[in-house]
Amino acid sequence: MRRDIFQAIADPTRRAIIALIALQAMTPNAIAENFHTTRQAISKHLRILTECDLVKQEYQGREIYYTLEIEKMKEIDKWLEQYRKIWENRFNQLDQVLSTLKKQKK
Amino acid sequence: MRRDIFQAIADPTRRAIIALIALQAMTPNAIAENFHTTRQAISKHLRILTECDLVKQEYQGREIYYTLEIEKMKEIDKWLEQYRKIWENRFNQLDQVLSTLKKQKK
DNA sequence: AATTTGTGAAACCGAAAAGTTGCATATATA
DNA sequence: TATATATGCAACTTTTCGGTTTCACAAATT
Repeated sequence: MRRDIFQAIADPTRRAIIALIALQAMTPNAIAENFHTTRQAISKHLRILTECDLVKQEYQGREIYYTLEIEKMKEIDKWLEQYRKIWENRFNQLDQVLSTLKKQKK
Repeated sequence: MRRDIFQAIADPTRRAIIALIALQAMTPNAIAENFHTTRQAISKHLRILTECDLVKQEYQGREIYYTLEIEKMKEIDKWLEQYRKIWENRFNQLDQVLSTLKKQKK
């Protein structure tokens, strides 16, 4: 099935996992301790995150450390860029209105 | 039902709708013309987008114009902020490595 | 060698999502 | 006033999602 980064971050548990491993690489068991679900459920979330390249696995013996692929997060930033342009534009327009008002005051 | 902006943008059709009305306010019928689904399906997407305050309705006679609430998009930007810090930090660290290498060259 | 531990995967389940069809309502238009 | 148009909403269906349970397997530990 086709995995998409926007679909991946839609789930609150997955966003929490991302926040966790952003600080340090963690094993599925260690991650699962932070939630009220089973390890298997977390494992499934990790699979989804892995499938869309948001996290990476690092094998160390029988343990698997999951790390955040911060580069992938930039995709969201890139998507947001078009809208950032809009709100910055509106801000500039407001700025212009304010400075015009200021001039009139003088 | 609880609506969440991350869940709202998870659907590709909804992201396309957002992109459309970011340019100009549009009626459901006009929006639906851009997709291969029924008007009712688009209407449902618009309801979801409205429920999480991503879009706003402007009544004009029997037509309803949907506009993007650009302010709401900032919430995603705000969430992304913590990760932006990380990738900018990494960039700075790389920068430091490079300048150290440069010094050593001298 | 036997047992424990860390992990993924498959089968199953209930809830939610996304879509369609059909209907109701309000506003234009003839 | 009768008709056409724009829209939302409810009922229903199919698909997807998030979770649990059960199992398999490999690596550590005893």
